[in-house]
Amino acid sequence: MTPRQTSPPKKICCDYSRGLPDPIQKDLDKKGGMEGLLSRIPDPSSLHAGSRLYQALADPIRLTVMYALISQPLCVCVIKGVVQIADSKLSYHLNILKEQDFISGEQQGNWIIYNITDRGRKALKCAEHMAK
Amino acid sequence: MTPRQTSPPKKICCDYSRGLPDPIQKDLDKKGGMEGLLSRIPDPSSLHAGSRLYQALADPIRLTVMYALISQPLCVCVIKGVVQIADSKLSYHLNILKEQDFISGEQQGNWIIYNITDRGRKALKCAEHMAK
DNA sequence: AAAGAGATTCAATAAAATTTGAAATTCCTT
DNA sequence: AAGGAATTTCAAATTTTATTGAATCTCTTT
Repeated sequence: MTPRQTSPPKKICCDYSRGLPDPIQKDLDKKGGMEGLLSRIPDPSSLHAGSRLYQALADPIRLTVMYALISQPLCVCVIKGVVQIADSKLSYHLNILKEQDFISGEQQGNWIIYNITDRGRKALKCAEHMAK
Repeated sequence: MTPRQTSPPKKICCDYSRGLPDPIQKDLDKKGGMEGLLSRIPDPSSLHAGSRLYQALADPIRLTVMYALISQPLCVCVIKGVVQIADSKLSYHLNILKEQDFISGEQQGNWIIYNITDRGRKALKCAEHMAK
């Protein structure tokens, strides 16, 4: 990934000739200036990955599936009974959760049994914690 | 209307005449059947609210802003220096974070100083925890 | 009260995610 | 090997979100 550049003292933000609000400027200086600030922000690829994780959770249908699976492993047909949507639509959502490793699916005879993963469990815990 | 047939077994999901996979069915029965399963899932409005929370976090720019603000309160002009995008675009993203109470903004003279909220802090903690 | 800095709002456009319905796939049963 | 059940895949249509640039707003300074 491309490292953040800091070499040229290019005018990164607003007009410094007048300065920033005093407390902001002081705080910034104390913590290594703009450079220090940037160094404490995760790199773009982590942030991108993180946003994908959240994106996968950002849908009521998908959260419903997760909450159903936290009770017990379920075949698609029962999940469908819970969310009441078309097969292909459900499949689409299951796949998004699977891609981010929130659930896993295993074929067993005629059925595919879905299970919540450790990461899935953590995600729901976070949800409760954050919502408060 | 089609006339009602004898005792419609309310076919909630797949063909119950053949049954579900045995372990699934047993587990389901033990935990109060479909009814029990549904009762353990949060109501639609909570799930919708939850998905909005996640949606707000599902963007690298917005995560960048959150990580910048966890260092210290910042005016828009410094945040802009960090994310390097147009004013109006930044404003759009700040507003989404504010709507979900991940950040708060307060006018101080010519500037608006943004701050991360408790919920914002929690959200970033969750991110780290989940990512592992 | 005019001018200028710092930010937001708005409407149009572009991009990404979701929904739909039909077709395909896999595994089981006869 | 034919038929059927459970589930996924695919491409097109729809909806939602994000981006852009111009206009607007607020506060400060002169």
